[in-house]
Amino acid sequence: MRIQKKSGYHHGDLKQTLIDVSVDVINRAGLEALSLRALATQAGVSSGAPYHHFTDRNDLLATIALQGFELLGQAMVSRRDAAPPDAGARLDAIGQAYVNFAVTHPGHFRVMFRDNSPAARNPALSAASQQAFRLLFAVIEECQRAGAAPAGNPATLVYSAWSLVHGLATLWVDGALPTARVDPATLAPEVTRLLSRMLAALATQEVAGRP
Amino acid sequence: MRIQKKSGYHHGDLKQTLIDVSVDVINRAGLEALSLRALATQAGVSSGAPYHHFTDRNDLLATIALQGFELLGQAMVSRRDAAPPDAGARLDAIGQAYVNFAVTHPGHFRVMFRDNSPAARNPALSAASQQAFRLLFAVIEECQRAGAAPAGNPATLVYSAWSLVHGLATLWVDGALPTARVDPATLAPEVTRLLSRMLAALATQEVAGRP
DNA sequence: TGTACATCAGTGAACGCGCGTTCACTGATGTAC
DNA sequence: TGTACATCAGTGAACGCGCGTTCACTGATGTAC
Repeated sequence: MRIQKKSGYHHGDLKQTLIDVSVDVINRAGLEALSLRALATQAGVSSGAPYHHFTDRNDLLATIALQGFELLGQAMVSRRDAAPPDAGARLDAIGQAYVNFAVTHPGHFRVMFRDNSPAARNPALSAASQQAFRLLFAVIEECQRAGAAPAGNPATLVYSAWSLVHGLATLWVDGALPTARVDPATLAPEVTRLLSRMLAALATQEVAGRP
Repeated sequence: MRIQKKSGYHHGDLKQTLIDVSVDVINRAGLEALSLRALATQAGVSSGAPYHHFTDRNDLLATIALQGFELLGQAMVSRRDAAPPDAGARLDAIGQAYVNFAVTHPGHFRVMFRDNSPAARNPALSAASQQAFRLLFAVIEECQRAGAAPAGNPATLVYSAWSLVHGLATLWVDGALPTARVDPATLAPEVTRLLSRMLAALATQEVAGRP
């Protein structure tokens, strides 16, 4: 078992260190500020060393994105399972996990959702993102079964829910929310709670209106 | 009146041409692909010429963002005013204008919302973005007055609405929507329509539940 | 336990490149008289 | 209408820089016998 072997010629865990430092740089300075050379220097290693672990810069970014989707999925599952056994509360939990993940892992989040017309060709990556998406899909269907969301094709509901949490996360991470007037940490639970309340209200109204 | 004077030593309208070409490059290849040198070449001008119109790269980007917020504001106003005189429909129109703007002006959109912790120091820019934000705020308040949205502090409603359309726009522009399974052009009106219906349903429920 | 050897994971110099920006210059345009 | 001159908006060469990536190399590690 040799997880930490920092001194000496061989680093011991350079791959994960490079990922960690990258994420940290992106957190603080954005994706465009990430250079492999500066990265190697920060990791205390020569400029050629990263190429023993990643074929190129894109490979590093894809690895970060993949790890991000896994972390996101885990966060959503664990918060969902810790929620009261109520469909609306579970949806709420997943939404909060999403926003919370973005804010606590802005580096991962940015890399995961950078313009990915080219990255869509990475099968492992799109599989990981679809898996996270399915968690949201499933809980929306739970809501429908429980009468906490309007019946019918869930697609619009799912994409609306995703858009809501993704938008809030993006605005927050990109610093677009006027933090002087609003506290995002307070806002986020209110927003996700509003969503489940609105879905429930619409479901109730539709059932009541049905002859 | 000399708007077009393309041939000859003086370009005639180089500033706007540089903006247009920039937006086009960003549309197609993303912000990080924009280089002032390549830009100058594409505009048919030497590499130093842009510096007679912009102090540096950031100044160019700030100008694009500013223009973007103006275009967005105009689009929202004109669609809102073309909508039926019904608060829900007007909210719907503003939301659709937002998403539609992002999709038809992805270059502007990306620059407007790139991580702006530093760009927040540009007063003209934040004023322009606040003006667009106020349009959304006003229409949400209209909805509240018309009983088409729950009463109380509008902040959560406004930020939720903004998050919803911003998230949808972002996911679309960044190519994150699985276009094989869903047509964003069909999805967008459904999503904004769902929002106004949900707000109205929640308002109705709350009024009915009040003793 | 010791030795030979393959493999792994570093080094560090070097490459070519495109970038943002500067600067002395010059051609074109507008204006005052 | 013509001339002198200031100003504007280009040119194009040059700068220094940091980047991604390659490559021959070497030290460290693991394994077979």
